Amino acid sequence: MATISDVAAMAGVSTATVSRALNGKSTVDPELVARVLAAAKELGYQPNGPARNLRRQEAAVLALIISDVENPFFTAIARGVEDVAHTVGYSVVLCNADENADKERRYVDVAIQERVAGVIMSPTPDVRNADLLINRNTPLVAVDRPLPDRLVDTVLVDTRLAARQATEHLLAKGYTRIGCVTGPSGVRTADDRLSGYRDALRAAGVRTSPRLVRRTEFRAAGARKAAAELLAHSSPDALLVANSAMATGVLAALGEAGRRPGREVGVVAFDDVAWAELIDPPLTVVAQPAYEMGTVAAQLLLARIADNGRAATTTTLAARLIERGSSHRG
Amino acid sequence: MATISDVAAMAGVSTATVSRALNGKSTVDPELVARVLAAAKELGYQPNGPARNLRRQEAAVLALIISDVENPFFTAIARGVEDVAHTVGYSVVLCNADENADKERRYVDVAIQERVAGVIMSPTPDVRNADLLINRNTPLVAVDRPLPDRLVDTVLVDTRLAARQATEHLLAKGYTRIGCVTGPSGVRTADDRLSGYRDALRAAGVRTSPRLVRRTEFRAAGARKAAAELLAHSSPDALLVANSAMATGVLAALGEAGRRPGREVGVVAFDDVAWAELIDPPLTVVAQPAYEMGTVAAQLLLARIADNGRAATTTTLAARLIERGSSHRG
DNA sequence: TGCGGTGGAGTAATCGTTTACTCAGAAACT
DNA sequence: AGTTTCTGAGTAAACGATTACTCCACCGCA
Repeated sequence: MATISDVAAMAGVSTATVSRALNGKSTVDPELVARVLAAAKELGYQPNGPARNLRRQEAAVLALIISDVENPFFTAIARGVEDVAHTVGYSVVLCNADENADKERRYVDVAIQERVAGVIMSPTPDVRNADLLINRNTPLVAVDRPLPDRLVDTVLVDTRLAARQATEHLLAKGYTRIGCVTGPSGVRTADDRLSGYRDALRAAGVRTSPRLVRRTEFRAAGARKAAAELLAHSSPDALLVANSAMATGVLAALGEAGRRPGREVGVVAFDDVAWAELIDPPLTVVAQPAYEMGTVAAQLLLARIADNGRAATTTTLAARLIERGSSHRG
Repeated sequence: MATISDVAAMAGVSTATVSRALNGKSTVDPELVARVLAAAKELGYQPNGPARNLRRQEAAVLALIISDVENPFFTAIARGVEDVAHTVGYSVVLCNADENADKERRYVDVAIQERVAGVIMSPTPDVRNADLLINRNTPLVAVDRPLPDRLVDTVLVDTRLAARQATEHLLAKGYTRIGCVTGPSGVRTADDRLSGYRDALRAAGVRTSPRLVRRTEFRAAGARKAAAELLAHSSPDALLVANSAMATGVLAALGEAGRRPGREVGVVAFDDVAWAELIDPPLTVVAQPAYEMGTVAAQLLLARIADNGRAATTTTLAARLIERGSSHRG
């Protein structure tokens, strides 16, 4: 593979001049620039990234470590990050931690070893992984979930309030025995959604009961089983569901139990998905501004890369309830 | 950040010994190994990836360039690739080319510059990007779509046959004016699905008509418009839809036109998705073995990294028709 | 005791860039 | 003209690992 020396030899200049011509850092005789460019093209020269990064002590690459590539919420974040990063010449590598602290650890190690310019992550409950980055002063932004007691730029959705509003909406529509299917304990979004749900019930003077709450991983299978149990033993008349994958499980369980969403059991789920309007009745959802979370996170990260001394900020975005048929008795 | 020299100094040995102790390439006195390990841990030493890659002339990283992160088909492939790569110590970086030759080009450049060990890609119609890799002998596997006239390992689904069988299924169920909504011309999977559709009609002696075919990007919006037009002007009694994003658009158009899937307009779509069973009637789909495509592609790539001289192979996997209510008149 | 062989550790070259430093020549002064 | 300033290009020293090569000490054998 052609190196900078090959280009220099072909253009009849020094490697320093090639480097300067290609990077435009300092002025070079236009005549020489032309010769260098011609030689580089002729040889199909591509700079050696590792060598460049070794010398520069930084790569124009951001790492984005997300919890689940198969969750549309996180892929939308990824798009937001990419779109911003690309406009300023950074590449984004997407790493799928799969809600698994070991995989997350592995990707954090890769990010450190490859000396990426910065990291955006939706952290697992195991804070030690993020601490690895924090201790090295690697620019870091937490997205979707905060890092407790760590001074780190953070982009969140006010998911507790959103859960409260969703629950209040169900109460307003006349549902009284409202259940909640949320994610694992320790995952902040799961905890917050449960808190918001309880906030609404308490404010309305409705007794909350642990028998109406189920916690499981953020996937369809667990949610299906959880919903089936709730339906069998606790006769809820509505369910608040913490994400879209879980929603498919819950809806499947309703179908099996022969219970119609909306009319018989109200359903509100987090995350607006393409199919929400296709089912009958259409699914009422809490739409999170995922793409925007990605763009904001990327901007924060770029700002921190430019100035690691700036104070850490927390940006909280609002979610939006989209009322559809699954939460109406009519 | 701690370097290998720091570790060497603390352990009282040379950098060579540290390297050997850490990589286990050659035998080192267990006593020294212990000292080195202790020092490395104490200093939180993480090897400098760029320096290592520069010297080794290769990184233990695979690049996976996919057409659309928001398409579950591709994220399932990504999981397959990751699962295989991780078992042998490779990391996978996921790049979203977004069906866009420019973005693809950009990621190909990054892959070349970072000297990744190999690349798996679902190529856009612009073959020049893949040629960049081929010309440099970068190990490469094409997935989902072939690279015409290039000797490259390839993993495909027999999508033409699958489209034919799906169409035959619709014919067998008594639908006669079958339309097709497929992807852009030049994208092989889109072309093949159209060909399979025509194969089935011809074999059944049904006249094919361009008025029953629409081509658009592989997304919901275009498909929705296309389906609306077909319904308004060509009165199809069934539709074959080339992927799941398009299926949401088609189903929305059917809803707007007040036409019920199955009973009035039969629908078969490519890709089995979680919500296929939730809609009414449930969606008949062509399930592609996406995860398996990913595992096979990763295995081929690893084999080629180990021996770049091996002959190129093409693996074709079968898709499976899953009959549900949307293709039954009853 | 002397000698070849061997295992294990250190020395230093190397990978391909970027960039601090140097230097020659031209331009702009006095 | 002589001196200073400036511009632009070349020289060579990093960056931090891996590894070919060297060397020392020790072992076994005659």
